[in-house]
Amino acid sequence: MSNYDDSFDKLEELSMVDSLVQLSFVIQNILAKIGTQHDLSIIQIRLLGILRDREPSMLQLAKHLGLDKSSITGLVDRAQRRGLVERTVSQSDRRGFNVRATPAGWKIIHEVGEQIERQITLVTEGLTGEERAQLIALASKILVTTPGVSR
Amino acid sequence: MSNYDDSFDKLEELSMVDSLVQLSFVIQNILAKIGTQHDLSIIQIRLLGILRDREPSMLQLAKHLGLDKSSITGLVDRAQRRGLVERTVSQSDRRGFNVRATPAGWKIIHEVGEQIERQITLVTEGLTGEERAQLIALASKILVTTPGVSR
DNA sequence: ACTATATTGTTTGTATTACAAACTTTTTAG
DNA sequence: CTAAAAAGTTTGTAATACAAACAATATAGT
Repeated sequence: MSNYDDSFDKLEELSMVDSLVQLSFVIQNILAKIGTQHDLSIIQIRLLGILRDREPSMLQLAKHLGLDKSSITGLVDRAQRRGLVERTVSQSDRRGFNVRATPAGWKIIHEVGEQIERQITLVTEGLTGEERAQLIALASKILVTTPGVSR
Repeated sequence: MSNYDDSFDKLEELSMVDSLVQLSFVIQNILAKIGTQHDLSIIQIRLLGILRDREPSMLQLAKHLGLDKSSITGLVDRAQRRGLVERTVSQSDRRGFNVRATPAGWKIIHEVGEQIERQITLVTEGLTGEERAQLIALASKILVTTPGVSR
């Protein structure tokens, strides 16, 4: 009877599958909506999120994002065209680039981050402090025991 | 310091935002991977999921999925071309169709559903029965207080 | 040093997804 | 009975994603 659907009719007696799947859609929709406000897709948000504390090569980006390397070219191209990231030539390997956020990229990911923070907080507003702590603990427990998500 | 990234480095001290965002990516990756095995995208899984207990019109589908009606045409077209769904003319409104799963569609969504069930169960395997119940309760609490996700 | 192989990233071609605006057909309202 | 609304489709555009082929550089083996 599970739904694989973020429709919000009849929430009675959710199974583990339903509750997690629907919750994931709620979160993803938050990310998508905030992204839209900044003309960013979820994948672009993830790209910028990675670049907050790294300057990875194209290949490392591909691994981080779980995409083929050929997908990264266009992703970075578009972000670069918008002035959000830049390629810097690697001095150790003249084939490769490192990708890093520009100041404009930093600015936008900072804003997006704050909005995500606010929206997620809003969504969990109905929980008590204890419940929130429980949720973090449970999610973390799942995450640590979950083998690498991006392959 | 949150990541908006499903990379699995340093899980120490996750915030609410991080834990929920990363958890959502874990779930979405499960859906995507299982979909890939059946040559289905997440949106196609959702389409078939909806059709398990409904025969909506194109417009109702658009609302359920949170997409523009023009996006539904192609989505249904492709599923129909694969023999997974069919359009049935509405007798009440000669402009409209109802979309329903074919036996092949039922079969595939059933299989996909079982796999999703198994994978999600696997991911929550580290939790005790009580923790599982807690997680369902917490997710449900969030879901009921979250206003319509698909507009 | 030199050749063979591997690696990094781009290009090309294809398919899906998604939207917006314009359009067709049918329905409903006045 | 005509004007407006509604249901879907079409058209055009863009982003996303992959796979295979390719260019340039790096590395290994001899």
